[in-house]
Amino acid sequence: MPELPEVETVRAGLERYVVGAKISAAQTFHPRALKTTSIATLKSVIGAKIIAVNRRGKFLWFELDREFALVAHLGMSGQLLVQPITSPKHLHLRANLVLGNSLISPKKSREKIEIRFIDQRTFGWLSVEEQSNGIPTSVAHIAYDPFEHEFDLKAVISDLKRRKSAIKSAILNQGIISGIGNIYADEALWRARLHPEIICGDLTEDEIKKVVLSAKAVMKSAIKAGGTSFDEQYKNVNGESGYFSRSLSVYGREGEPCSRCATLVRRIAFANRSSHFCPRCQR
DNA sequence: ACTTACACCTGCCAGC
DNA sequence: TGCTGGCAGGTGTAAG
Repeated sequence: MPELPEVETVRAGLERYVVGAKISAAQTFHPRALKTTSIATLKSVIGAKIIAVNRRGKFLWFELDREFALVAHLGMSGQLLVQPITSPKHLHLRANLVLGNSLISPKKSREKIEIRFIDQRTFGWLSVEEQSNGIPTSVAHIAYDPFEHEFDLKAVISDLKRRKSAIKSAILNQGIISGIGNIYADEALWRARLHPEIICGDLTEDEIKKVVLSAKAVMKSAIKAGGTSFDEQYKNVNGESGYFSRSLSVYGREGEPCSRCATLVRRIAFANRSSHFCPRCQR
């Protein structure tokens, strides 16, 4: 479910409430809550202080006063909520991290709070990992996202230009550019007026540049709106929905008129997922 | 070295 | 009412 804007919304919420806090207890409630490649159990973070909450693309990690980091990926349906330990537990609660000394709580109560990892489909995970130059093991192969200082627009354009895959598949490839998922890929291609199935090598560098900058622009607007929520799946750390779905131009709008030319938006099955586009604007 | 197909899950909704 | 198939925001992997 969550793409870069949703993950960033969660990251910013966590940063606000949990940086500086010490983890006093940790528990998993589902066998897949901890990634199999985790170097230690979740209990190993007990006693650690949270120094920062970092993100690259759709990957989040807690920087701790330890050699290792605690990585979190939300998969298709994961949530991280910050709640008082006494508040009702969600059906799909997979793990928690109880905080010993948090200064602020979302409810402004003096109650102890905890970070809850909730995940209906169980594609998300937590993992205790070693780091190299501050980057955890499972994030090492993920490309810079467009909001990082190190993001090299020219390098990404020339990489894409050499590819033989469809442009949509390429921008979904987290090893080339990270953070873009199915929603923002469709939105970026609509903004750039490009059909999702065009082969990268057949595009001009200017066209490729336009897709990449459109992806960054649409994700920036979505962050401002608190992300895209269609249902109960995406929530920020306070359990609130984002409202960017009303600003989407094509995603989830099959059969509705294109806002530029009024042609009806089409949905096609492509690369094992749905693609939404305007058949007139995007040839 | 790339690219693609598929597996990994649970739940909801439309249609019969 | 209850079944079935299709669909859902992602990623790692195996095989071509």
